Order: sequence, then C-alpha cells, then structure tokens
Amino acid sequence: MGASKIDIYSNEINEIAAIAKVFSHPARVAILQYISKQNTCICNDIVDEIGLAQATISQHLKIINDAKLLEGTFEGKSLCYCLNVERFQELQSLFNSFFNQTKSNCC
Amino acid sequence: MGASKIDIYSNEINEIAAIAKVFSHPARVAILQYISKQNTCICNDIVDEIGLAQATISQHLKIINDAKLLEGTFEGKSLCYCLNVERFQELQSLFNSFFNQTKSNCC
DNA sequence: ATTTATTATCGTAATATTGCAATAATACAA
DNA sequence: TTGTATTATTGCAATATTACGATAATAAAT
Repeated sequence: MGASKIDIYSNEINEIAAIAKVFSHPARVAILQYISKQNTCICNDIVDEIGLAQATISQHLKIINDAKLLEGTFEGKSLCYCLNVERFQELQSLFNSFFNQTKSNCC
Repeated sequence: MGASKIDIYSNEINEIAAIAKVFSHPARVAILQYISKQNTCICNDIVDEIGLAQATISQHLKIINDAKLLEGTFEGKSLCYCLNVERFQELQSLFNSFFNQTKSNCC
C-alpha cells in the first residue's frame, strides 16, 4: 500500500498524470516561470530568487529536466538552463486534448 | 522539513500547482475521464471500472470535489456525480494562460 | 597543481500521499 | 423500524515527496 498502482491505467492516463506531477509543486512552477522570464537565459540565481536551498532547487530541476523541459549548456563556469519550448508546447497540447475530450463527452 | 513551503510563492503559482496536483494521480485522471464518458452521468460503477477499493475511490473523489470539479445529486439510493464543466474549463484556461505566458517570455 | 565557483548527489529527517479494511453515515424499501 | 445498498470517514501501514546539510563532481582561473 501507499504506492500508486500505475499498471492498472492506460498509457494516456499515466502520461497526463506524469505531466501534471511536474507542475504540481509550486517550486517547479516558479522555476519554470523564472527561467522563462530571464530572456538572457542565464541561470542559478534561481537559488537566490526562490527561497530554497541549492540542493533542493537542483532536485526540482532534475524532475523538470526528466520531463525533457530543459535545455542546459555551460556558459563559463555556470550552467545556462533554457526552456525547451517545443516540449513545453507538446505538454500543453497533450493536456489540452485531455481537457477537450473530457469536456465534450460530459452530460 | 518535508512540507512544501507554499508561503514563499505567489498566489498564481500556488494556484497552478494546486490545479496540477488534482491531475497528478492517474486514478483521478481516470475518474474524470470515466465520469465524462458516461453521458448518463450515473456513477459508482467507478469502483468496478477502476480497480481500487471503494474507500480509495471515495478519497480521490473528495480531492476532485474539493477542486470544485464535481456536481453530485442523489438519484434513488445512489449518488450521481457529474463534471462541473464551467469549473473544468476555468482550470483549463488558468493552465493555458500559464503555459502561454511562460512560453512567450522565453529565449 | 591549487583554488574558487557552480551544480549534482548522498544521506537523513519530516511530512504527505496512497491504499485498504473496518466502520459509520445516509437514503430508500419493505 | 429493520434491512439493504451506497457513499463517507477513520485508523493504520507502506511508500513517496520535500527539504537540507554535507560532500562530491565539474569547470574555469590563478
């Protein structure tokens, strides 16, 4: 008990849930918003901007990165994170098709 | 430690995260999809349809309901759950404006 | 090679979530 | 009122998530 039984759901359902999980923590939403606001794309001021420890931010970035939402390149000493806009759009589309499909079938 | 520090984020950010949390579990996505598919709107076959205990489904329904996504009326002995389409659409819009805003600001 | 700055990982504690059995509450039927 | 069906709540165990300090890894500069 305690673990989600992901094997009993369809792939589509698990995918939607996995996408939503990325956005289900305010730190990750804040990180994504902050990265997108910096049009320079230069990063880990994220730690200063958001009030969390560096290790924690790094952990959240890993989750965002695992969803393929980031592109990172080294710029001097520091890593420059950038939003993968295509992937971001893809997630938005998947979410919207779930929303639209669900809405339209309803009573 | 362990608890999310929701006080350090803006309301908008917390709202997006809270919405996403509803969809972040496959059982809840499946429930929403199932409710919408039943154009009759008659319900707790949900327990049979999805392979989870009645108590667990009821718990998930509570979370969906707390997000104001359900309308429930009694029909004889059984409760008839229905998707609150206006609210559903509202969540979709909030999500989309976050997506669009984030996308457009990026490098 | 050593230092310095930046990011990732490990270990651990606190809290949250998931799931279920048992039980309570609710609503109708007899 | 008693029984029956449906849904909610409670209590508990298992697992997951969040957060942080300490430490490692990486990359440039001295």
